Amino acid sequence: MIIKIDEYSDVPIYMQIRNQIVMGISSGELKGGEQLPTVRALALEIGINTMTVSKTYQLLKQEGYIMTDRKNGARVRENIAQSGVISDSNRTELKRIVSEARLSGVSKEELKELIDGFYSE
Amino acid sequence: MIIKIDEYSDVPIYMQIRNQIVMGISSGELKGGEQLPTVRALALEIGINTMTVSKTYQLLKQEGYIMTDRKNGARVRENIAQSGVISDSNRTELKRIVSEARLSGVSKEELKELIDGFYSE
Amino acid sequence: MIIKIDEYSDVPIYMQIRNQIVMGISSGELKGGEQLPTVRALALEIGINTMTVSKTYQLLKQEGYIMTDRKNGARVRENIAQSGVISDSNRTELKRIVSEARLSGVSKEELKELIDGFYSE
Amino acid sequence: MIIKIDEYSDVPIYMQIRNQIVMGISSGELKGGEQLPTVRALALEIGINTMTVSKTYQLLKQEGYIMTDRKNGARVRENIAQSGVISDSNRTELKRIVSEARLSGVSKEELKELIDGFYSE
DNA sequence: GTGGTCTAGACCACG
DNA sequence: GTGGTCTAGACCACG
Repeated sequence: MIIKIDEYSDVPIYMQIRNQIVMGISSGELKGGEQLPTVRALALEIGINTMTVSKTYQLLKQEGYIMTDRKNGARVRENIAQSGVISDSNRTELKRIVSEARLSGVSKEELKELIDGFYSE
Repeated sequence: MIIKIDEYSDVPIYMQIRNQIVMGISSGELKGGEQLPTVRALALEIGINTMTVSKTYQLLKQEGYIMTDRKNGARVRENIAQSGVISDSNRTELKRIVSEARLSGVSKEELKELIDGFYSE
Repeated sequence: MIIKIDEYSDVPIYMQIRNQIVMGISSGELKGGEQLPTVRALALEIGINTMTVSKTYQLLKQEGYIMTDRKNGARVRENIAQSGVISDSNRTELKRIVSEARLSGVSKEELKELIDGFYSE
Repeated sequence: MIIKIDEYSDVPIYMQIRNQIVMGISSGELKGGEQLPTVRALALEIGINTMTVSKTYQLLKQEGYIMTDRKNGARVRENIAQSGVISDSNRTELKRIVSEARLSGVSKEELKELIDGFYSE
């Protein structure tokens, strides 16, 4: 899986990596149990500091998406806990996006098609 | 329209205000041409620095949502330009939200119902 | 409130600080709304790096014990969420401690007196 | 006695095994003089490295919980030395747990009942 | 070899 | 002035 950093983005690097890994897990590109690159390898690949990647892995671990151990490095968790609900912050954020899309003249149907597209990725 | 600040949020205050105003315009709570409170009035009401509100208004103006003049203060624009498309950053953000929702066990249908709900507000 | 670091402890510095602040909140030495030292001030006082203190504050924030904002620095939260139950890891840890105490010949009553003592601090 | 490793835990594997054996001795599940599995057998059973089990046994021996000899392997000690007091680190750790439990809204009585439960296991 | 911690120093956005 | 992020480099325990 290829991680791409937008250096001009306001989103911190560790969060950009986090988001891309979460999307990779969601799409199935990263399977349960699959090995992630080591902290050092990913840092080298992206051209950033190991601390930054380490921060990403700790966040993903705390969120329950991955597990880390010193022998095997980081791996995608087999059974990710499912709350069954969208988080409050994501709900608020979704509402903001919908509002902006509506003001831009994007129809409800177009948004739903977008979501269908994301689900079939 | 009542602006509520979440002091525990990581979203900067000026952005929280901006988002709520945009959502207010989208929902129709704020009509085209409608007067917004003055910078000072809003700052006083929320209990924050005038600089912060000022930053919000400048952003909204630059985004084309409001217009300001010295005589009338800030007003919601009558004809907000419609690009017809969702912005790149919102698209990426939407994809992230959908990914996280899916991993949480939220179905496509539930997400779409959420969107319907936001559209009818 | 005075933070003391045991440099020979296996407990990481950021966690030692975290633990002492949590104990300070629990005992009432740190009141809700009370200002914590700035990251820089605390780092200087203890003689450690600002990053380490920053890590502590971010952890405490994520756990819901404190809140941070750029204007006011870090403050103890007024309403700390109460789950009403002891966490799984604390439960396991408590069981381990009880087991070791029992093997050391410490009676049930002595342990309970210890707890009474901690509660009245 | 069955040893269960939590691969998601931050507690090192050798320490998880150590803790479970200590708890087994405390509860009486492991009697004085009882034979422990060989390093190899336990490593195989749990599916970990023999080095890790070996580290556990060395720690337990050093702590005075078990004794090892070449002929009989590892056995639970008949007379475990009783200091009569809780160790400093366990005292500190107990205080931390009590603090967190209190902040979570757990009453003194509930904690004591937990301890009673651990003592009667 | 792996992730985890820490330092010394820097720059940034927010307010 | 504040916390948040990031770098370059180091050392450590675990396995």
